[in-house]
Amino acid sequence: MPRAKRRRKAVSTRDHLIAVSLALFNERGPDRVTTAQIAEAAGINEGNLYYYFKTKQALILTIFDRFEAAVDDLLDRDRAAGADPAAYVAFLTEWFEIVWRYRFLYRDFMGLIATAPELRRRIRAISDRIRDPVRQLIEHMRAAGLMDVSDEALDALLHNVWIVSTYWVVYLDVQEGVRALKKSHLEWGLKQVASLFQPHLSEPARHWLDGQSEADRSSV
Amino acid sequence: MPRAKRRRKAVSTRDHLIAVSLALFNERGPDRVTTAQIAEAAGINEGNLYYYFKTKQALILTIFDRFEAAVDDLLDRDRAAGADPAAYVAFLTEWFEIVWRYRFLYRDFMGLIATAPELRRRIRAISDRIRDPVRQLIEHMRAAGLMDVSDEALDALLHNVWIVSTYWVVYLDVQEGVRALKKSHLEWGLKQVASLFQPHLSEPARHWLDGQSEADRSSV
DNA sequence: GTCTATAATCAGATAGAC
DNA sequence: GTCTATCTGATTATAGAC
Repeated sequence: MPRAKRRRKAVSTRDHLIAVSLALFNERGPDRVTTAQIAEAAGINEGNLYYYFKTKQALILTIFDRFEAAVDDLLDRDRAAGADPAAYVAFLTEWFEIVWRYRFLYRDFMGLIATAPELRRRIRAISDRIRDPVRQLIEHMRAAGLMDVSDEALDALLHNVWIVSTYWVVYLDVQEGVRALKKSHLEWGLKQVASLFQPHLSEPARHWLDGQSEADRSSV
Repeated sequence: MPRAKRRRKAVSTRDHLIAVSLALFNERGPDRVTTAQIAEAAGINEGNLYYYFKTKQALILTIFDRFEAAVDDLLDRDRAAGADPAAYVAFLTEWFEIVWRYRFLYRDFMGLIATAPELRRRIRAISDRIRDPVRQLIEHMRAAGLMDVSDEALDALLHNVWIVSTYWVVYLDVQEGVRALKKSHLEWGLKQVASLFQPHLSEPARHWLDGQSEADRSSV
């Protein structure tokens, strides 16, 4: 079946281009990666790249679609998981991994929306949808007597959770020159976010969280 | 005295170029601003721009020098002020204003160090120097019984203070589409950082801080 | 699907007259 | 100091053979 073979090859080259582009964009930013460099890294000819993506922007938008799909998937699974704090740690961990995998989107955001303005709307929609379960978790914990925060403090806390959980990745990348996300980095990020919650926790919740981090350490 | 006049004009054109470039860089990022656009916005010819700055990078580095000088000045004055909490609010306010004024440096950091690698070292040195007085303030407050944090929590707190106080500007710029820094934005950023401290404060310190923010409000 | 060759554009930078 | 004219190089994108 030559038809099936042809099609499989096509998908494969396309996916390979996406993977190679993503790696290069994360490394240097989309503006500092040329189509010639992408083609070379992918082992194909530059002209051939334009067979798969009519423009460079189409390639970037395709990568953004995948980012969006990864978030959709995460949120779908989270809706099933409910407000269990353990599930929330897993949720945040996966969010961190997604942000890291597509970190150029946050790091080079300004340049991206300059040529693709609709990205501003789309990335803000994603931000809002991620924020929701976090707010819900806090409200659940508060209702269960595990957390003590005023409405005002809750609002500030949510903003800070968002800033830290998004930009710690950029911070590692840009300020610390981290090139590969190791487990220790993820743990560091989670610890930073946990430390935002910690002073607001009641005694039982604090004990539970301490138990969690010890379990994490022993499972390394 | 034609000589003095000539010299005054030269400085003025140069300063004007710097001011115009900074505005454009903050608006769109240095990569998306051409030397032609800078010259046009400054009302001079493109060729003339190269009389003042041999390369575009020299222009960027000159702006960075000014950023560094502004931080030096802030730190010099802080050393005189000591560990008074009121002085610390003033310190942080001015730091926020500086970060806002040169926000493209943090927002487009990756692109900048790609063409000027020494900037990574220099911006990290600045970060470290800003971090010092913050740590000292917290340690003073702890010694005075105004704050209750373990060594471990203090470390995490310092990192979060750094992340929030650096990236709240990018957050406003990128996520909220804020184009001009108003007093309300500065207050918002300060409130976000204050909310990192708040849950660690002892009762007397909390009362003092509440008094401060009310004083701020009534002085608007 | 993949390649070669090339068009079209545009940015950064220089030379030299005024 | 400031301008006009121009060059060089890089980058996105297309046409068309294989």
